[in-house]
Amino acid sequence: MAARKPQGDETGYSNLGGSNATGSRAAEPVQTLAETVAERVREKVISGTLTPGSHLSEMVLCEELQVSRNTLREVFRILTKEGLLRYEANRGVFVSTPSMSTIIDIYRVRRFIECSALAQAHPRHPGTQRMRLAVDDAHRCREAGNWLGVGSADISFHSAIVELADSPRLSSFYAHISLELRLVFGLLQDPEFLHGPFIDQNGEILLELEAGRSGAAAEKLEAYLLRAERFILGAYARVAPSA
Amino acid sequence: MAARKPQGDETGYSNLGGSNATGSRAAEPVQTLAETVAERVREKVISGTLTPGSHLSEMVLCEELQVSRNTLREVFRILTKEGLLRYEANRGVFVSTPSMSTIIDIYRVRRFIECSALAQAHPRHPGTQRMRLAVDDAHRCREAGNWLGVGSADISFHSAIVELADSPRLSSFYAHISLELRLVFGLLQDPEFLHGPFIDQNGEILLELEAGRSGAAAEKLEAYLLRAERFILGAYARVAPSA
DNA sequence: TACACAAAAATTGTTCAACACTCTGGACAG
DNA sequence: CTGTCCAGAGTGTTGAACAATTTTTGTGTA
Repeated sequence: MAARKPQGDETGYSNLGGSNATGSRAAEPVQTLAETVAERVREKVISGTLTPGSHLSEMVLCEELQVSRNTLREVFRILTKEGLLRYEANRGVFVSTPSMSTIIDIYRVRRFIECSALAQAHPRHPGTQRMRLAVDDAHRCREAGNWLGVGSADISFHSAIVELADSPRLSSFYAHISLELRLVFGLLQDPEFLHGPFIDQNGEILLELEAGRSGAAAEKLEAYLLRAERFILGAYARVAPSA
Repeated sequence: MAARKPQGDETGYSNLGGSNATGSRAAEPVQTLAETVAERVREKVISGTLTPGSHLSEMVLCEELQVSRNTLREVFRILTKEGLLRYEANRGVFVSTPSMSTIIDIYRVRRFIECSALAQAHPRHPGTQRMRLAVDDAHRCREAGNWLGVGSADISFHSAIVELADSPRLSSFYAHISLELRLVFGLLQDPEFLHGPFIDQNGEILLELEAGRSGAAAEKLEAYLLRAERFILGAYARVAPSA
């Protein structure tokens, strides 16, 4: 019974674990059931369907996702390592709730990594094209009023910045950070208010880089990130004044 | 039957997953069986008992470690995320084999992170004390001919550098990188030859920092890392000329 | 009513046995 | 020599079971 799922959608999420060392055979698109389900739960978490802090009962989710308890625990393991879920011994898993210090740390890491990557970047690096794509995409989404799309484009712009450093491990780490940031965004309402003011600044940064002034670009990026941090912290304080 | 193990040794390894967000109750030292076993397997891997590239059969390891298959799979999941093991769909897990590009990427990340952290460090930061401790420890171990201890002290010195940045996420990421580096060290023989030349350079870097010249310290660190990379790559080429 | 303590229920941690699916290697026909 | 088929081995997933722990409930006492 319970035949294997037809293995529908692929993740599009690069295999985080790093160290794809041998490289002998191409990374196969074969996905295990646990990974597929993890993808679904991840969506639920960052979309806000599963609210931060709430308890995830094993039995309930088994029923809901139509998988066995063992498989579900593998899913929990995956998402816990990604920082989206949190274990408490003998009490189960909870959706992790970003705190102020989480946000502060995320932006500290972002300034640390993105600014250095940008400062030492070569203007003709392929990552630049990906930055250009992201900026254009963001503008298109803004025209269409698709603010979730704007958010995705923003994240992909900054991921492209990190890729300027040409380090798979750094990029994979930054993917983690982005994921946590998405959790924060999910906690905050009003994506237009969140992402709207920052689209044009991305464009300016890119212009500086394309003109070969990577130093100036890095400075603008740092200012951008400091402003964004204050912005997010303010919005957070309004939503969860206690924490 | 199969009574629960008395849960003997604790890891001492900080909980990597990041995002210990709520912080409501103190992080309990309670360790799940899987984590305990993971610790043991991790030791086997970085000590070289399990040689890189070798296949880990589930049944064999179940027998050897006296745990069930499900628990062992959780262990595999943990160590895969850490980069020590590698999955191949329907073929099982293998000890991941660091390649040249792995080493290059590790050192790229190290230069990227450590140098920035050091450059913007405050000399009175508590991390400085931990650096001092590590340097002294390394000297003690060298006197005693304990070269494995020297290696540990070296890693702890550089971890302390990263902690200067005051970012839990960055430190946890660096712990991953260190782990992979240990794997490389395990592949290479002759730890005296590996670590011996670098003890004094750590001391010099620390001296610069303590004197308030963090810029000079960062420069020395970068030179150190470039030299170490060439050194490691050379040793690697001698051990595995094919890859 | 308020509080401490013990029994019961619910939930998680771990194991086991079974079966489906995939990969590998060899036998065999052409 | 090449391609196909088949059995064996190993992984992927499931459902049920029991142990350990937490949470809830119930009870008696001041």
